[in-house]
Amino acid sequence: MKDNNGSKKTTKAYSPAENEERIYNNWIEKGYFHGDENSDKEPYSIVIPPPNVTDVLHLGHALNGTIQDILIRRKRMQGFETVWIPGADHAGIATQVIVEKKLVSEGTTRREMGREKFIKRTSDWANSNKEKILNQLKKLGCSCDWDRTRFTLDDGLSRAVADVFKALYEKGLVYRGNRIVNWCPSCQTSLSDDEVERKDIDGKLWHIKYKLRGSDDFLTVATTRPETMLGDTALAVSPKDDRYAKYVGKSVILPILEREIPIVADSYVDKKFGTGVVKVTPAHDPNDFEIGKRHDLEEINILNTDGSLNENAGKFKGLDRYDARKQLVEELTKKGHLEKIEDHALSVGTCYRCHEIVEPYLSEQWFVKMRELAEPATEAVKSGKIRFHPDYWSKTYLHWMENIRDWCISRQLWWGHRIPVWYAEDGTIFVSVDRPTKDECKGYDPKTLVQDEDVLDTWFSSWLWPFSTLNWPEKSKELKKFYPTRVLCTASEIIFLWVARMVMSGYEFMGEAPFTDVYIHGTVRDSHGVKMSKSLGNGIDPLEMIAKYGSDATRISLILATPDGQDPWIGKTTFESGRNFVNKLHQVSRFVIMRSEGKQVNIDSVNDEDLVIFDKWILSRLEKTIREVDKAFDEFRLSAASKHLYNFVWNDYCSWYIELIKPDSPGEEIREGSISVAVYVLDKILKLLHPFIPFVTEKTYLELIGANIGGESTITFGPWPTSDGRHIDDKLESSLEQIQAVVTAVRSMRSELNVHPGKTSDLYVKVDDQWLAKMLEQHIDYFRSLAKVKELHAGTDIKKPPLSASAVISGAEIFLPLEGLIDVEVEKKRLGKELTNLKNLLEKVSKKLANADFLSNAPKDVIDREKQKKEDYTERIEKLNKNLEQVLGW
RNA sequence: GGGCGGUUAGCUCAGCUGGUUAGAGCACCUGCCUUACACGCAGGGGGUCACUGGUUCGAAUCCAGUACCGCCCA
Repeated sequence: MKDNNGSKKTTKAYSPAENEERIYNNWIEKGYFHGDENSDKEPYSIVIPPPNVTDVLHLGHALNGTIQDILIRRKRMQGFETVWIPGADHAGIATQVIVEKKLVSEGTTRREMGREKFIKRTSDWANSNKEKILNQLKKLGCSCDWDRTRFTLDDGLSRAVADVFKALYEKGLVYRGNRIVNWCPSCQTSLSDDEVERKDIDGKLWHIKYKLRGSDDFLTVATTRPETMLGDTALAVSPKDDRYAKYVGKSVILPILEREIPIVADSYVDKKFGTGVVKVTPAHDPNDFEIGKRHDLEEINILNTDGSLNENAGKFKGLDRYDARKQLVEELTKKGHLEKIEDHALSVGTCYRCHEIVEPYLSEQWFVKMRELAEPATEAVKSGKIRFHPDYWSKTYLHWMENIRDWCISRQLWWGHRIPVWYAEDGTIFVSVDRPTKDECKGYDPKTLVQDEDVLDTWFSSWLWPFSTLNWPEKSKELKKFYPTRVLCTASEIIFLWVARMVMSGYEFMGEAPFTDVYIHGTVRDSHGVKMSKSLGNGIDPLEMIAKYGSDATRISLILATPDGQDPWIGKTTFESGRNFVNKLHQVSRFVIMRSEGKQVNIDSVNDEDLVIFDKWILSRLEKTIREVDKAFDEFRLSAASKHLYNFVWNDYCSWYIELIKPDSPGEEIREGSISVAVYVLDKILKLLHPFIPFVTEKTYLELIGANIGGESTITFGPWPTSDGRHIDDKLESSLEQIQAVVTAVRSMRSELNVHPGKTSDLYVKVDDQWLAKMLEQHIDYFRSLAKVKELHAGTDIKKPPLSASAVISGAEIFLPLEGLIDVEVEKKRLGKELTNLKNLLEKVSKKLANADFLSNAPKDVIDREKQKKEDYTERIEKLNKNLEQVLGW
C-alpha cells in the first residue's frame, strides 16, 4: 500500500474476518447443506476425496474443496437436492508410521504396547486430526452435509469392507498366494504396485565370476544388487545363445557361500544384455520367481522384514542390506570373484509413503483378481458413460485398465480393517464378516480359530466410498436417492489408486458407475513451479491465507490461478488478486445499495420501458456473461467461468456502467430506471459469484434486499440466473462501443498531453455519420465527467478549432481545444505513431485485397470485412495526415 | 523405450470448429487520493506466438518433424 504521502481519505476495505464465521455458523444452524433423501427434487451428489488423517490440509486440498463447493453450490442454486458428503480416510501405513515414531520417542513400541492399546492410541490421534481437517473445510466455506460425515473405519464402512471381501472371495476374485510383492523395510509391510514410485538413481553394475564346478572356467554375471546372490539358486542363459549352450545342465559354485547351483536355459534371458548370463534369485525378484517356477528352483529368502539379512545369508546375518552389500563386495574382491564395477543408471522402486527403497519380497499375501472387474470399468469410459475432464486423462485411465495386474491388498499393519479371515489349526480357511459361528465352521470350535493378523490396504475401503458413505450394504433411502454421485473431483495422482478402483467396485456391487464425470484438477506448485511439499517447506498454509485475506479471497484466487487442466503456480501474492476483487465487489455494492435506498426497485425484473442505451447495454452484457459462465461450467472450466465473471464485474459493470450512470455532481440522484437496473444486475452478479465467494455474496445479498444474517433470507438457494436472450443486442453493444471509443480517445489525449484531471475542456467531434453525433449529444450528460467535457460540439461539419489536439477513430475525428497545454513535439509524436500504425495495417490489408487467389477463394463476408477495413484505414490516414500537417504548421 | 501434457509480453495464463490491429492479471512507466473502491482510477510501454518444413488464398490456430520442460507407464 502506497500511502506514505499522507492520505486525505481512508476508506474501510472489506473485512472478511468480521463476517465469514458468523455467516457460516448461520448456514449450519439453518441446516441449508443437509441433503434430504425424501425430497422430490432431482438429486445431485458429490463425495469428497477423503483426506488422510495424517496431516492437516494443504493448498491442494483447499483447491480440491473449493472446486467441489463451487459445483455443489451452483447446483443447489439451480434447485437440485444436493448432498456433498465429507469425511476422512484412516491412511493405514502413513498413520501407523507416524504413531510408531511417537512411540519410539516415548521409549516403547507397538509390540510392547499390544494390538488393542495401539489401536486405541492411534485412533485417538487420528480422531483429533480428523476434527482439525473437517474444521479447515468449514473455514474454507465448504457446504458439506456434516450430518453425513464419514470415516473409513466407521462401523458401517468397516462392515462394507468385510462384506466386499467375503463376496469377492466367494466369487473367486479374492485369493491368497505366495508371491513376490513390493516390501517396504521401513514400514515393514507389503505395498501394491501402485504404491511404489519409480526413482532413477546412479547405481553400479557389479560383474561377478561364478566358477564352474570341476573346472577353472567361470561364467560372469552382471548384477545391480550383488547382495541378493546369497539367495541365488541358479544361473540362467538364453536357450538361443550358442555361447553358453554347452553349459546348460552343468552347475557352478556360488562364491562365498560355496553352494552348488544349476545352469538353466530360459527364454526370459536376453542374450544381448550384459554378459548374457543372469543370476536367478527366486525369492527376491519377480522375474526370477517366474524362472524359478519353470525350473523348479529352490526359493531362498535372505531378508528379514526390516531389510536386514537373515540366517540364510551365512556370516552376513544381521547386517542391513546395504552394509551387507559393501562387505560382500569387499570379500568378492579379495577372493578374486569380482571382475569389474561399472556405473549404471537404474530405476528403483520407493515407498510412496516413506520413500524407502522397496525390496521385492516373497511372501504370502491376499490379492484381488482384477481383469474381470476391469471390464465394465473400461467399457464405461470407452462408451462415454463416464467422462474425464480434461478428456485426455481417459487415455491414462484406459491404458492402466488394459494392462491391469492383480492387486495386493494385505498389509502387515495393525491400523486398518483386519482381514475377515479365520484359520483353523489344520490351515482351513473361513472367510466371514464376523468371527464364524459354530454352524459356519462345522467340525471346528470357533474359539480355536485364529484371525488373520494383517489388515487390508486403505484403498480397499476407499474404493467403496461412493456407496459405503451412503450406508451400503444397507438398502438405505439415501443410497437410493443419492447414488450414483455426479462428479468426482481429484488430482491426477490417484486416478489408478482410487478413481479406477471406485469405478470397478461401483459396477461390481451397485451395478452402476459411481459417477458420470471425473474432474481432474492440477497439482499445486510454488511460484517457481516446484510441487509443494512438506519436506521442501515450500508449502503455503491455506488457513494462514484465509486468516490474512479471507476465505472468499483464498477461494477465488485459487480458481483464478488454476489453469483448466494444468498445474497452478501459486505464490503468496496470488491471493491479492482475489482479495482485491472481493473488495471491489464490496465497494461497488456499497455504492449501489446506498444510491438505491428509498427507491422503488424490483431486483427480480427490469422495466423494459424505462431503459437508456447504457442500461440495455449492461443487460445485454449480463445475459452474454451468464451464457459464457454456464457454458464454462458445462465444460468443467471453472477458471474460465471465474474470469468471465471477474471481467464482467470489474470492466463492464464497475468501470463503465456504474461510471456512466453516476450523476455529474455528488448530490444528484441516479436516474430511477438506471438504479433499478444497477440493482437488478448486482443481484445477478452476487448469485453468479456466490459459488466462488459465498460469504461476501451472502452478506451483500442480504443488505441488498434489506434482510439480516440470521433471518429467513439467504442467497444459498439462488435461484441461479438464467438468460432468455431478451436483452442480447449486438448492434446496441457496438453503438455503445462508439461512445466508449470517443471517451477513451479523449482520455488518452489528455493523459499524453499531461492535462490535469481536474481541468475540463470543450469537445469537438466531427463525425462521418450524423447518427453518431446525435447519439453523443443525447448521452453527453452520462459521459461528460468520464471525458471531462465542458461543452460538446458534434456534427458532420465541425471545424477543427485552432490549436487543438486531435485524434482519429473509426467514423470520427476528435478535437480538444487545449491552447497552451499542447506541446508541438508531443502532438507530432502522437499523431505520427498512430499514422505509422495505420499505414502498416493498410499495407497488410491492401496486399490481401490485391491477391486474386484471396478474392476468388475467401468467403464473401471475409472479403467484405477486409474491404471495409481498407476503407476505414484509408480515411483515418487521410484525416491524420491533415491534422499532422496543421501541427507542423504551428 | 512407450504414452500424455506444455512451449504466446519480464512472470502466470486466455486465445473454441484457421480470416482478431494477438488479449488478461501481476510486474513496469506516467498522471491522479475525481463525490463505492489507493485492495483504487485513468493512460502508456512491452510479443518475429520454441524451431523447421508442409497443407491453404490465408496458420498462434491444422499436419509432420526437431528441440527443450513436466507428468505417467515400463
